[in-house]
Amino acid sequence: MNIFNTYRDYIENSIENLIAAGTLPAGLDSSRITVEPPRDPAHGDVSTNAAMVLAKPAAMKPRDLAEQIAARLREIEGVESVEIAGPGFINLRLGNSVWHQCLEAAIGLGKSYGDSDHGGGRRVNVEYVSTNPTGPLHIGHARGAVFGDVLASLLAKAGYTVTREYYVNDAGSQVDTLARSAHLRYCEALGRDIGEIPEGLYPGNYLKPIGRELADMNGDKWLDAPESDWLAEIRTFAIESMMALIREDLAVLGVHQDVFTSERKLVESGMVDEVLKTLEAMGHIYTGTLEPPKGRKPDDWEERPQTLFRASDFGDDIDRPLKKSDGSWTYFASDIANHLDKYRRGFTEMIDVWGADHAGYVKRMQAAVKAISSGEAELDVKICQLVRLTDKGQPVKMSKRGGTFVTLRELVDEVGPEVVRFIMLTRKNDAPLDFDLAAVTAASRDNPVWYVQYASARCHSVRRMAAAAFPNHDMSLSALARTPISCLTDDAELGLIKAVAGWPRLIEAAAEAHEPHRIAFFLYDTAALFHGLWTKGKDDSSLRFVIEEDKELTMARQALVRGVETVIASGLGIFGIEPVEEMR
RNA sequence: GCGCCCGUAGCUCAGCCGGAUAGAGCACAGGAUUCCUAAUCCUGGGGUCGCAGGUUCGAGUCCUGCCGGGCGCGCCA
Repeated sequence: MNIFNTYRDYIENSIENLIAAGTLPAGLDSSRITVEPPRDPAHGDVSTNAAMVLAKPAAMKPRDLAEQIAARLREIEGVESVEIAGPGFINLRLGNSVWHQCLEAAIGLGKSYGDSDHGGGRRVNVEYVSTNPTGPLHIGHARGAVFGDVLASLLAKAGYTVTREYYVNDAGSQVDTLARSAHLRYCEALGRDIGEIPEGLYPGNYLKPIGRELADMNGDKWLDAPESDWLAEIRTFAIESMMALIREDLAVLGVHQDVFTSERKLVESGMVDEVLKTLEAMGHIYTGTLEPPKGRKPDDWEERPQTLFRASDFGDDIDRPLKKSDGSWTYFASDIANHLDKYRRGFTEMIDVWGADHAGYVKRMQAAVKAISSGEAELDVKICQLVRLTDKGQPVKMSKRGGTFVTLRELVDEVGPEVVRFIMLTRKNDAPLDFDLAAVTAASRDNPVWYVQYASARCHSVRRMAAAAFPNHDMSLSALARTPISCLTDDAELGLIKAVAGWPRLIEAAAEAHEPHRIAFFLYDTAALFHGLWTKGKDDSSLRFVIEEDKELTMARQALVRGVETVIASGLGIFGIEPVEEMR
C-alpha cells in the first residue's frame, strides 16, 4: 500500500464532491494531478498540484479552488493541517499516527512489504544479455545482465508477470567463425602445430577444451576434411558449449533467464520469411536504393536495390534493409521475427536491454515492433553505457592477446557477485559507469554497498543487544507489529519512519520508469538516516535504541529497527543481495 | 554529414512522466567517542543547472538552434 495513492484517492474524492456540488464542471482531466512528498519537508508530508492543474478548465483562480479542496481534505482523519502555498499548492501535514500505522503495516508484511499491484499482473518481457555465443562474457555484459535481471525483479515486485528472455544470436557469420576457430583447436588437440591463430578467428584459450572434446568424440575424421563436411556439426557443438559457458558466467553473477530464443531456429522455422510476407501484405516493404552514409562512405560501396522496411513511416530516420547482398537475412530481419514471436506469445510490453554500441538500432526496432503489432505493442529499449574499469583510479588494462577483455568471471572472482550487482546499479543506465576495484571493496561511506550493509549489520546488532537486555520478551515480527509505537516522536525517528513508509511508492515509481538504480539511491539515503539516528543516541542517551530501564520504549524502537531492516532486506532482495547481520 | 546518449558545486553524481529557496558523497575547514560497532555522525563554505531562444501560472526537467564529450551509421551482431 502506497500512502500517496491513498491520499490521491482522498483528493480525487474531494474533487468529485465539488463536481457533484456544482462547484466544478464535470469531465475534468485528472491525469496531470500529482500527489507526492514535497521536496522541502517544511512544506508538509503530502503535496498536490490539483488546484493549479484544474484551475484553468474550471475557470477558477487556483487559490480559490485550492481552498475549496482543502476544506474537504481537512475533514479526513489523520490530516493534521492543510495549507495553501505559493501559486496554489495544497500541502497536507499528517499526524504521527498515520506514519506509525505505516510502520506497523511494514513490519506486519515483512518480506512482502513494498509488493504492489501496480502492474495488475500484466505480462512484460525483459530481454537482456543476448550476446553472440562466441565466448565468455566480459565486464560490459555484466552491466546489462545485472540491469536486466534487477529490472525484471523490480517489475515482478511491482505486480507485473515477468518473463526473462535471452535472444541467442546463433545465425550470423560470427558463429561460423566460431566453428572455424573450434576446428583449429580440434586440429591442435590432435597434435597438429597450429602456430599463431590467423587474423579473423577467435584466439581465446577458452576454445581449447572445445577442441579437445571434439577430438575425443570424433577422432581425426575432420582433420583434413573440407569445411563443408564439418562446419554445421562443429558449429552446433560449439554454440552449445558457448551457451553453457555463458550460462555459467551468468549463474556466477546470480542471473537466470526463463526463455532462450534461438535466432537460427527462427530462421529455420520460416518465421523470418513469414515476417517478410506479413510486412509485405501490410505494405511496409518495398525495393529501393539507399543513400550511402555521408562522410563515412565505405570503400566498397556499390549502389544496388534492396529489400527495405519502411521504418521511416514509424519514426525512424531512413528505411532499413532486410537482406544482405548474398540474399540472406540481415540481423535486423531476424530480430523483427524475434519480436514478432514475443508478440505472438502474448507480450504487448517488451523491454530490451542493449549495450551502448546498439544505440543507433533503437528507432528501427521500435518502428518494427509498431509495424508488426499494428501499434498494439510497445518496446522500450534501455541502453547501458560503458563501464570504465579502474583500480585506485588507474585504468585496468584489457588484454586482447588472451582473446578476452576483462571477463565477467574475473570481475566476480575479484570483488564478489553482490558487489558487482550493487555497483552496476549506482548509475542511471544511460550514463557511463566508473567501476573502481579498490573503491567498491573499501569500508567507507564512499562505497554504497558497504554503507548499506553496515546499516543492516547495525540493525541486527541492536536486535542482539535488545534481546540480551530483555531476554524473556517476545520480539518476533508479529509481536513487534502489535507493540505500541506512539512514543516514537523525535524528528529523526519520524524521518526514518517516513523513509520506510515511502518504500512502496519508490517501487512503483522505479518500476514505472524502468529505473532500478533508484533503489540503490533509496537504500543509501535510508541507511544515512539510520546511521544519523544511531549517532544521535551518542549525544542524547534517551534516543538510544536499547534503554534497559524502559522496556516499552525499547520495543517501540525495535519495531522501527525492524522496519528499516525490512526495507533494506527488501531492496537488497530485488538486487539479489543477502543483507549481512554482522560486520567483521 | 546524419542519428542516439550525456553536459548540474573543484571531483563523482541524484533530482521522482514541469512544481515552491536545485540536493548528496568526495575534497576542504571545524566539531562529536567513559555509552547499542566512530569503518560512523554533526556543522560550515562552495552553483549564470554548457550557451541562446521558445512553450506556460511555473523549466535543471518539454521544444528549437548552437557549443563540448561519448557511441554508432547497407553487405557485423
